[in-house]
Amino acid sequence: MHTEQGMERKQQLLDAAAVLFSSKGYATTRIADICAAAGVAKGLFYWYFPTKEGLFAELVRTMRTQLRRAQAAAMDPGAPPLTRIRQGTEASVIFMAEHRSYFSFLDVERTDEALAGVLREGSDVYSDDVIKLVAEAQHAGQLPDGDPRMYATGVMGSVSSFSHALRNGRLDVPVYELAAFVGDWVERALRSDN
Amino acid sequence: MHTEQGMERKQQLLDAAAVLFSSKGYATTRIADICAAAGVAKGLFYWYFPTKEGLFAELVRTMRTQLRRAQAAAMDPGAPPLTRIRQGTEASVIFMAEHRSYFSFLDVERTDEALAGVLREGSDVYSDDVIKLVAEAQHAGQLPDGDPRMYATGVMGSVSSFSHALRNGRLDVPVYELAAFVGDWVERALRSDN
Amino acid sequence: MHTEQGMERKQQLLDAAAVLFSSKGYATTRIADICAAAGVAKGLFYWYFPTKEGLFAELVRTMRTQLRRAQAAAMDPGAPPLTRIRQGTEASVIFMAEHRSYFSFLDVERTDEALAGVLREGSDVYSDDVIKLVAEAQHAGQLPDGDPRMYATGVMGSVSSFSHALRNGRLDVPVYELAAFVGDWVERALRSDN
Amino acid sequence: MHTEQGMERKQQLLDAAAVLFSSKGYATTRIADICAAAGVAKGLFYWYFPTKEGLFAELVRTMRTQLRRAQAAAMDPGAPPLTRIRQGTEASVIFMAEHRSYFSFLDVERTDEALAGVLREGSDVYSDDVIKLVAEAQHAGQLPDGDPRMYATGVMGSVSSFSHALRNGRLDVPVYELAAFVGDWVERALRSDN
DNA sequence: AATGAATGAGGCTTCATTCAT
DNA sequence: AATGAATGAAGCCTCATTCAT
Repeated sequence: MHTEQGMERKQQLLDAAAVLFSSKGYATTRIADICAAAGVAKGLFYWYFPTKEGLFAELVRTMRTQLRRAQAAAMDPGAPPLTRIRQGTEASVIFMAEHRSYFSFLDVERTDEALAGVLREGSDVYSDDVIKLVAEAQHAGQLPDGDPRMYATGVMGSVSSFSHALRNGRLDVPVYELAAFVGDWVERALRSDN
Repeated sequence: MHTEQGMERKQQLLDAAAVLFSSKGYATTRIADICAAAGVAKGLFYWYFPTKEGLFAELVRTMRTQLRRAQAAAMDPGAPPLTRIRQGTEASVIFMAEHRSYFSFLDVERTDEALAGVLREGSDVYSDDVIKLVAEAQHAGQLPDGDPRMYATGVMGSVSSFSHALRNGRLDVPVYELAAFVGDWVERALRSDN
Repeated sequence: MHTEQGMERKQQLLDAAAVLFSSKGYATTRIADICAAAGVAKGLFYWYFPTKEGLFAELVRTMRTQLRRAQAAAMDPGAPPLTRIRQGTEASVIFMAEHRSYFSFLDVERTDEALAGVLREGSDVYSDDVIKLVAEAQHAGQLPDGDPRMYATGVMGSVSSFSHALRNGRLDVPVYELAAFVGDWVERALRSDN
Repeated sequence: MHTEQGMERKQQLLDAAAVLFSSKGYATTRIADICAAAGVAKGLFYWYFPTKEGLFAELVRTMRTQLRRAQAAAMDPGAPPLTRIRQGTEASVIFMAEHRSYFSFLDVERTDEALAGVLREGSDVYSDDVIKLVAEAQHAGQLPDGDPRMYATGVMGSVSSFSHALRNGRLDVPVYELAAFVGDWVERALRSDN
């Protein structure tokens, strides 16, 4: 649909938007800001995106896809459930750290239903995975019984909380160290032997 | 400053705003909406609040104060650090559940610096407490060494993640059960003996 | 819905819009122009009208209603069909002359379907009347046979053509004289006896 | 100035514009629409026309010229004035029917002065002819006295009203039949013998 | 205290036009 | 001749805030 050069321009806009959204929020960020940051005229925005909301949706979808890919790549299909959870957790922390600006508004924006829809729209894919893994682990006796969704909530919440803190500068650790810490944290919280 | 009746009116507005902010977000909620929901004319808003931002600040401050109070009340001064963390954690979950609409936008809004400031402005009080407790616990050998802020992040993140999930309807548990679960979760995650 | 004063303001806006639409056209007239002409701030427009299109629709509907009323008042229920046609014709010319600015854009604007719809939406009421009268007259042998819609088109076209010419300043006659002329013109064009 | 192929391209654009103008109006039709309809890229428009207004003017002028030619060809120089009026009338109806899309916006657009100017700019040539013919007829005693411009207005208004109705689909007659009807209609309306 | 009308800055979006290729 | 990307002025509309009553 767009030439190679065009894709670059588009990416410039996406990047600029991500940075601005994450620092000022979706509502507060003006299209004029995005264009200025990308160094193009205001009108060009609409050559690449149908609306402000359209850009937002694309941003969210793209990152969600890439995150899922990173998670999948990290999870060893042959490994036991707890291990896989840990692998996914660490991969998530790392990926989110590497794309800070893109994630700092994902779990954040709460506005009109349209945006909320986009945010929701695929958010349970990974969630379902984790729930399944938890159930497996319970089956294998590695986890105490109980609603798997509770454990899954804990796992995913840990990822986003630590990532959030990292982005906010409240934590000051090398990424890989943080990932390991979160992995440990989750593993301990899950483990039943105590 | 305001008569008794006036305080009621004001509270109506605060409540309405909380509900709307939490469902549509600060930016998307119009003052007209708030007034309509509270059943008063638009002009009256400014009799009670200096500005939209002013209302927001008041909302945040009030709830923060009350939350802190609930936490303090729950934490037994004589108890060992891990116990106190658990007490604070459970109290937080319960309080947030009882004031869902007030909290669903607290950890959420990211907009112009003014709002961000309000959100930040006292957020580390509890955070500092937790950090201190963690340090104590480490001192007492109940926790492995390491940056106390990391553990504190885990604790507070758990509270907000589970609360968030509860508000979103992704969890369907009685509040007290959830609180206990989060207490357990955090305790396991913290405990070093393994 | 609006106080008496409010109705006045609204009327000011309607009047201003009519004048501007008729001189510059709907598309070229800016809401800012209308407000300036009415002496109010731009924002107030939306207190009285939902959109620019809404104002247009109201304008059209109001005038159409009044025109129909004027026509009905002029047509003697007991008179023979040709006479009634003549009466309606003259009344129309007079009414349109007295509300020049309102009618100069009625038969004129051709834009997006929304507007076109409003313009169409009741335009056949009078048209149907005329068709019926023509048929009656044919029945009474006062008119040659043939599709009544053709004659009706001639009648209504005459009204609007002469009115149009008057508005454009291409004609320079007292209104009542013009009305009589159009009445004669239509009567001759209809009469079969020759 | 343009190669043969170029003239074709240009004509494609003119045709497309005529159709669009007549269905959506000048203001609502975007240059992008015209180019899309003509199957060329947007940028090419400006190779053939200086501006949107320029295209409009060309459209109007071309058609006006051709219409005048058709009228002239139909009017027998030796015939009496009333006959010539009738001939011109019928020729006009036919020509306009054959170029519907080109005429449906001629008597219609009311926008900024520039366009209005183009529309006016030669519109009185035929008008003057008719006025002259009317005067002649009056002189010959075939018409009652009175301002010739009034009769001329009736004549020309009839042409455009019936043509308009035909274009709008409100009439459903073969073109030649309609032309004859309009000829009769005008002749009756003009004739004084009654 | 309370109302609802009034204001005006500013945002999103459209679109004629220009430009580099 | 032709393309499609790029520009920027300008329009419609929203909404926080103020004002007269």
